[in-house]
Amino acid sequence: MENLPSDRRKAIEELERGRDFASQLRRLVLNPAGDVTTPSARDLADEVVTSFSNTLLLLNLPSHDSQTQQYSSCVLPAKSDDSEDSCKSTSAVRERRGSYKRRRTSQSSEIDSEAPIDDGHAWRKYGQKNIMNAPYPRNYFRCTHRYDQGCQATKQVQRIQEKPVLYRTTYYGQHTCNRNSLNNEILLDANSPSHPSLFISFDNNLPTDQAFFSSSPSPPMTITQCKEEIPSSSSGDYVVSPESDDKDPISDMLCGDFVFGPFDCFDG
DNA sequence: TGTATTTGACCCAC
DNA sequence: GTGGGTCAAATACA
Repeated sequence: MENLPSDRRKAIEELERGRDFASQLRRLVLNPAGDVTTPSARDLADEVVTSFSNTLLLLNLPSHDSQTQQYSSCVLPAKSDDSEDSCKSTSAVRERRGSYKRRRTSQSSEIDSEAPIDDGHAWRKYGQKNIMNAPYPRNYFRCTHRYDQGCQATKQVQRIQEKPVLYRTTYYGQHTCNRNSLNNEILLDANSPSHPSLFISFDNNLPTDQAFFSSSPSPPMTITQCKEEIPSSSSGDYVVSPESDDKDPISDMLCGDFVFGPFDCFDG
């Protein structure tokens, strides 16, 4: 590391700092009733974001997080769909097509970005709906491992704005699937055809020198406030655009989970 | 041929 | 009754 350019060395130091805060945050999540002297999750999250911002600045990447990227996540007690599942499982209703309970409150996280997010998880699209007063259809994705591993994570992706192009990704549920090699990684990956990925690993087992990421810019992202209650209708939230683009790039985006979300970030 | 996507139908919360 | 979330048959693709 001694031979590294000073900016890169500082960037690595910044990443180390961020990793430490992320580790603290992880411990806090796993053991909320732990040491009372531990900083709050909010403080730790702020530190992690700050670390990312500083790192990006050091690397001359466009700094988008301090202004256009907000972060929050919530790990609310998920509305127990289990009870619903158990109800379904004991009812013939479960066998009927389209039988479900509408989601009202749940663990969720919204991310706005200029490109569909590639987050490292494998998703399968299972539906698309035109939403009232929304100019673009909403796309529904579930984890590929829903059936083989019972992973209940889902996400919805909707283009919400034309200029600048903006996509809103809403995650529901926790990943319970095993992603193997990706388990200990935090991906800040905003893969898209126009935006190569930015990848940062926080694997504690990785030597610091192996921490890496591409120098390509990632699209600005806004990780918005997670809601305790997801409104059943978000109509009116959308900017109506006269232009309708039939070719939906969301269809090209199949992977991803953004590990800022409350899912699967810290071996849950 | 196996897997992923599309899309209309179904069901239920509101 | 309506709108949103999910299912599953049909279709596309590698």
